[in-house]
Parts: sequence; C-alpha cells; structure tokens
Amino acid sequence: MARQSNTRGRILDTAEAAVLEKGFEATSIEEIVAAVEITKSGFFYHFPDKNALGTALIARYIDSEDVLFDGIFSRAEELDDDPLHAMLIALRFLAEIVEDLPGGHPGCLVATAVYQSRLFDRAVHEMNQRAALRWRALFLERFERIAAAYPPRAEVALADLADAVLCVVEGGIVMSKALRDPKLLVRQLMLLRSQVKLLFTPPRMV
Amino acid sequence: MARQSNTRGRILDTAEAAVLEKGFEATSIEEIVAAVEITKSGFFYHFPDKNALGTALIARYIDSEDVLFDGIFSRAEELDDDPLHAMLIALRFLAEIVEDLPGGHPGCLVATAVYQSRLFDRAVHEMNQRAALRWRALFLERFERIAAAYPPRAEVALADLADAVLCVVEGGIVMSKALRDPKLLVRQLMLLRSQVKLLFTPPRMV
DNA sequence: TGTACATCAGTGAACGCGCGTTCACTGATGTAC
DNA sequence: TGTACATCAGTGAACGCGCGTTCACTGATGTAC
Repeated sequence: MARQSNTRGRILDTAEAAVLEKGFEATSIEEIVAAVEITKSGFFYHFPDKNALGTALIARYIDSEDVLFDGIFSRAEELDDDPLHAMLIALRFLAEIVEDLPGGHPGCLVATAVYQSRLFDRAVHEMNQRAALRWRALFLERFERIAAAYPPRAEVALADLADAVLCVVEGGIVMSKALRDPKLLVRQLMLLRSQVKLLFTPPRMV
Repeated sequence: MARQSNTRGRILDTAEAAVLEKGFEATSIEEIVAAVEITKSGFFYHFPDKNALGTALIARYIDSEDVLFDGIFSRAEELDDDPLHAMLIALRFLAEIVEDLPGGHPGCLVATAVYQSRLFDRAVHEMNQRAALRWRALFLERFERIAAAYPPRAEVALADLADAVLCVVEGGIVMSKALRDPKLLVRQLMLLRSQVKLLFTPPRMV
C-alpha cells in the first residue's frame, strides 16, 4: 500500500451518502468497507470507533458549508456594492447551486444530527449550534446593512429573517424529498428571494 | 389481563418519542417494551414485525396532523369570513399551538421518514407524499381565494406559497433543535404570517 | 550507498452482545347453547 | 343458569445473525547513521 492514500476520504464520502439515506445507526461499518473495498480493520485504523466517524462526518460537512456560503457572498458582493442587490444575487447563486445538483439536494447532515440527537455526543451538538449561529450572523449582518439603506415595508426582526434563510433550506430539503420534487427547494429559495425584494423595495419601485 | 387495554397506544406513544429522538433503527423493541412494561412477545402480539410499527407510527401521525390542520382552518374561518384574515388567524393559531408545546416541537415523523428513507417501504413514502399533497392543497385553496380578493403585490406562484407553510414548519423544527431555541419555530411562523400579510395587503393599508 | 529501524496503512480471525423474530403455552374474558 | 369452547392479550425461553470492536500480525515506504 502507498504511504499516501485517500481511503479516509473515500470512507467519509461513502458514509455521508449512506447516512443521509438511512440514518447513522442504520449505516453499518460493514457496508462502508465493502463499498470502499477495504477490511473492517482498515476502517478502525482511520477511526477509533463509529462515533468518531460521525463526528468527522459532521465536521467535514460544516466546513464545506462554511466555504460555500462565504464563496457565494464574496462573489455576490464583488458583483454589486449595494447590499440589497448583493443579497438578491447571493440567493440566486444559492438557488442555482441547488438546481445543478443531480437528483436534488442529498440532504443536510445538521438535520440528521438533529433528528438522531441521542446518537451524537455534546461536542457534535455544539459544533452544529456554533455553525448555525455563524451562518445566522452571516445573513444578519447583510440584512442589517440592507435595512439601513432600505427601510423595510413591514416590521420584522432581522434576526428572524436571517434564520428564515436556513429554515427555507432545511424545510425545502425535507419537502423536496417528501414530495419527490427536487425543484421544490429551488422554488422556495426563489420565493424567499422575492419576499426579501418585496420587503426592502420602496413602494414606488414595485 | 383485561379484554380491552391501551397497550398498543402506549407502544406507539413510547416509540414515537424515541424515534424522534434517535431515529427508527436506533429505537429497539427492547427499550420500548421496557418502558411500556410488557414483554417482547407482547409487542409481537400487536405488530407482526418492526416494520409494521414504523408504518403504524406514520399513519397515526399523519391522521393527527390532518385533524390539526382541519381544526385550525375551520375555527379560523368561523371567526372571519374574509379569506386573508382567516389565513392570518389560522397562522397565529398554528404559532400558538407550537408555542404551548413544553420543550418545543418534538419533531415531525414525515421528516424522519424522509431522512431515513431506506428504512421504510414504498407504501410509507406514498402515504407521506399523499399527506404532503393534501396539506399543500389545503393551503393553496385558501391562497387562491385570498389572491382573488387581494391582488398580490409581487408575482409569486401560489403553489410555492402553499409549500412555504410546510417548509417553514419543517425548517423551523430543524433550526429550533439545532440552535436549541424552542421559540425559533414560533417566530418563523409569525414571520411567514407577516410576509403573507405584506404580500396581500394593498399599499395604502400598510 | 547500505543497513537497521520506525512508521504507515492496512489484513485476518475471533469475540461477545444485543437485536429482531419464533413458538409453544396461559390465564382472563366473552359467547353459544 | 351452567358449561364448553373461542378469543384476546399477552408470557417465557430460545434462536441465530449481524454488528461494533479487539488484537496480533504484515508488507511497503520513509528516515538516521
């Protein structure tokens, strides 16, 4: 065997897909190592136990979402200085990224951890909570800058609006899967976008 | 043993709480029967296998949500003939019901089935899909009546708006749990309410 | 440059425990005559 | 009203399989001298 191999990454990829389809407990180490084509002992070289796999899975997922959100906003803000227009561009980017996923969004690992909370330890829940707070802050900052420039047409708590972005994503994923309509999430993101636009656009510009 | 007992109901109650906390596979028959204080064989008198428990759980859950939504709308429409006002009342009822749940919303079984789809058979997924379509139609009908009376201030597909109600509930549950803030779901429902109000209220009435 | 040792990335066999499921049985309640 | 039988709502013991985990070992690569 080569000194460097990507076995750990392949384990994580395989496990992530399986966990999103069946849940953490229902995903056996046996099926993962069969797909990755190593032995069970090979798995335990990379992870001390199954719990460590769960933690690594979530940590990696959160990192990738951090990169995604940061990328969307930095590109959007490059394209337009105006905070409202940048937000509308960012939301469209998000919708487009989701639209390009073949077969729809595969699911959110934060949601699986939330719905299988007894299977994960406190550290995982704290990672999840910190990530959600970071993403909320990312959106909230932008909405505050928007509200300063465009007085909102209805009284809304901007923090709630920031949470709404994540709620639409999580809820959209669930309903997309329940209704077997991969585009439902895309349409919900565009609906949120039009609601943001309506809320912050001065009446004469409608 | 009495001829009539509520053992089956107690099994379902216990199982529902456990499945929402840990997932279906992670919930063992052993722990259920320990809580209900019967033997494992007693469980198999009521359900032919574990799969039948899952099906019964989801069927019962969907029935109770049907009753809930129907009740909310019939009470709201009793109170106000106007379709917009009735919708705003209904959304407030929904928020109040959620607010009164001690410790926040325990979770949605449709979402757990969606995130553990490989564990459930086609019949369950079809039940879920039909239920979601029914609830969407319930909201869509109302939004169509509202749009007929109050021309919307932005172009939105009413079907998307109908889906948004369910998305806010599902997403709000996930984010409430992730952020450990039981009131987040309530605030998201009230935000949706104010967005509906803004969308359908004529400019001069803001 | 050659050799000795360390480390990396695994293998192979065995383990015990918990899980879902089966099956023969039981004691209380209901029903037909 | 009494008796025989059926049904309901379970019990108790046993099962085998799959799961996560352990442990001694290995062959290829890297490093010190």
